[in-house]
Amino acid sequence: MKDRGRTKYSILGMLSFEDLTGYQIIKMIKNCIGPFWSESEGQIYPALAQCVKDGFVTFKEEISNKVKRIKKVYSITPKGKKALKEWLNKEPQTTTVRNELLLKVFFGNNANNKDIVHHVTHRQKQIETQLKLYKKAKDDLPSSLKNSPHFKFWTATLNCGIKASQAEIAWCKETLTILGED
Amino acid sequence: MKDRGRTKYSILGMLSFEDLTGYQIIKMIKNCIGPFWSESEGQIYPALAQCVKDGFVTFKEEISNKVKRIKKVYSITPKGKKALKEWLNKEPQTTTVRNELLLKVFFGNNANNKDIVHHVTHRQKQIETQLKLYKKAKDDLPSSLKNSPHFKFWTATLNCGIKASQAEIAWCKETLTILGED
DNA sequence: TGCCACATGTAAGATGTTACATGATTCT
DNA sequence: AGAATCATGTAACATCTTACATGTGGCA
Repeated sequence: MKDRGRTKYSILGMLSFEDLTGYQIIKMIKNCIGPFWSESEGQIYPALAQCVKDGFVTFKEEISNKVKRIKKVYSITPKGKKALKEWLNKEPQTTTVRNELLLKVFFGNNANNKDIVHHVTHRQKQIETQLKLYKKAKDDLPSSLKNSPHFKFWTATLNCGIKASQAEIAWCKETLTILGED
Repeated sequence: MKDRGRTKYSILGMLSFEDLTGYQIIKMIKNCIGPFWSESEGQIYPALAQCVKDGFVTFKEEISNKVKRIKKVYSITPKGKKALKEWLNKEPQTTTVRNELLLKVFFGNNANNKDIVHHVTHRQKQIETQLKLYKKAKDDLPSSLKNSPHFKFWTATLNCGIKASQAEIAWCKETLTILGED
């Protein structure tokens, strides 16, 4: 019995919002939770098949109106909802972190100082862009979803992105000062 | 030709500081860069063997004075230093992030609210402990390493941990307020 | 014409985790 | 007596990444 780890829970979670095709699930994972969660595309279809076997989801075949082709629209079952809830209620596992920028800074004495400075500068720009996206997303939320039971949870995740981004931008600036003192 | 990804660079980085046994490398990765980088124990010895094959490291066998047993003390070669430097100078890859706590918050409407509150509370305590460790580590640095060329880089990584922790603690507090409004 | 979005899937190979095997010494 | 630290390694399995295969319809 393959477990497919947490991939299946990200799928079940997305299906808890609405019925979706595999393709849409991939897009939602990228667009909605991309900054804090990712799945490989190659994992989604096998994981969906496994979820069907386990009785967590069902699907019906529909004809795509965009492309003349049969598509599978998946729905979460009560059993799937139960599995999702049980998982949500369990203590989250702290996932292994791999921050390549910090690793390179840590070993920075072996590199050209200007390259490390470049990495940090680049990262700062990236996160400034990301921060704008978070803020925009937060501004866009209220109008459409103020009454949704998901509202406070989605706001909370966006707040996390905003606070983390602001902290990292401040770190970049501080670090550029430290590394500039040569 | 197996690549062993970035595992070999974390090894080469550690060996750039001093000669080490495989066991010591595992410990250093855990103790010195644990919060932002991790390697599986089972990967280190095969990766070291690969590094020897690639000519990035050499080793000499010594008798352990702690335990009567032969141990392999690895050293980085000039070729290994060159490989490390080239890697450090390349743009860091943004690694896939998997923050299970945020995923659970995002899907929080499917869970018991009190469980999500518990997860956030637990996380806050964890990070408060972590923050103390960062601060202590930073206080301990100057006395021994003020003149080391690594000093500013190690300070920078610690600063990152401190700022990120403070931001996450603030987020936890804010989120507990949001989730408490029922 | 060429690219993008839609849509599902497979295969190969790289990478990662976990547990196990071995065994001495030191500390409680 | 039992646990922790030192020390090296292997095997089995799980998981992840990447590329590929296939094809329609809309847009520039």
